[in-house]
Amino acid sequence: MSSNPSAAADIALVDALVHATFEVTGVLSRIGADNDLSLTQLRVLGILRERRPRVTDLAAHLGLDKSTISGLIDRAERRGHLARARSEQDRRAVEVFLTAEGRELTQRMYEAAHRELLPMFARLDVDQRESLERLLDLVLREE
Amino acid sequence: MSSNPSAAADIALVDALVHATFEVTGVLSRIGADNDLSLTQLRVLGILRERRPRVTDLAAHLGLDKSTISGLIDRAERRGHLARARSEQDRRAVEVFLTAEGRELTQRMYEAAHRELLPMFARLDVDQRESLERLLDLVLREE
DNA sequence: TATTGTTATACTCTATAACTATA
DNA sequence: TATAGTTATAGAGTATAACAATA
Repeated sequence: MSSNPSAAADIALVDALVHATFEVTGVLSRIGADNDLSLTQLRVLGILRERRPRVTDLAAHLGLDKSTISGLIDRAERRGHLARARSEQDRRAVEVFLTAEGRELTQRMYEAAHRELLPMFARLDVDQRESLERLLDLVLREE
Repeated sequence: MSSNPSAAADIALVDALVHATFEVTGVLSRIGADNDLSLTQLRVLGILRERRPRVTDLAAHLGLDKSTISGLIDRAERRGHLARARSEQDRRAVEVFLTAEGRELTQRMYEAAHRELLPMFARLDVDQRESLERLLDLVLREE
């Protein structure tokens, strides 16, 4: 029956994290929409900013079916944001990467995201920001 | 040219928050999918858990067009999760609320979300959890 | 006149199933 | 045989424009 005294505090913590999640999602969705992109397309570009994944990697990363990724890539490729290349190591695989144009767009949105999300921390001083980042890193650390 | 010495730290902080956002979104999406619901439908039910909003309120809350809300409500109503009622105060408006069945489903998913998100904090002790919750509350405080 | 909600329309997003090519 | 990716299909999610009812 959960008589753990910190159970109520844990509920509040999860609620706060979920609340923050929806706030951030709203900002990112709007930035995507300003550039005629869905949140999913924005995420694809964000991943490609630092990686050259195969279709299967993208599917795993986003938690979507590979057929869904095919469609997303089709539309982004048609718009000139990214391109496909057959893998040299495995001729079945297809690597996905940003075009120069896609990289510029991605960088612009990345900067917009920072510009628009930073005000969320206006009430935190330097020590509190550092503390928050350290705690989030602990939460996100890969096991 | 941003020679602010804490600019780099702020970038890392925003990155961490965005990363956490996608982690949480992934968990919530999976819980929704387990119940044959999109993330948006899950959010609608989550809002109705504590409110009886009008269609326009839902649209504002979710950042979606009212026509999109109409469709979401249609499908959820057809499945018996929620219902519509004409407002008494304003005969143009429509109030949306959970059915008993929808409330049970929502509660089950709410509990699943806590059960699955809580392990994210496994590396934090009680003081750190309290600290994180306080900082998130500061970030989320409505002005 | 302005606001609330619905409908028609046109895309995008998404998963499932069936397929081709490569390993 | 198993894996990587695509395509066909069907349904959900989404915005825009046009509309009816009410304020």
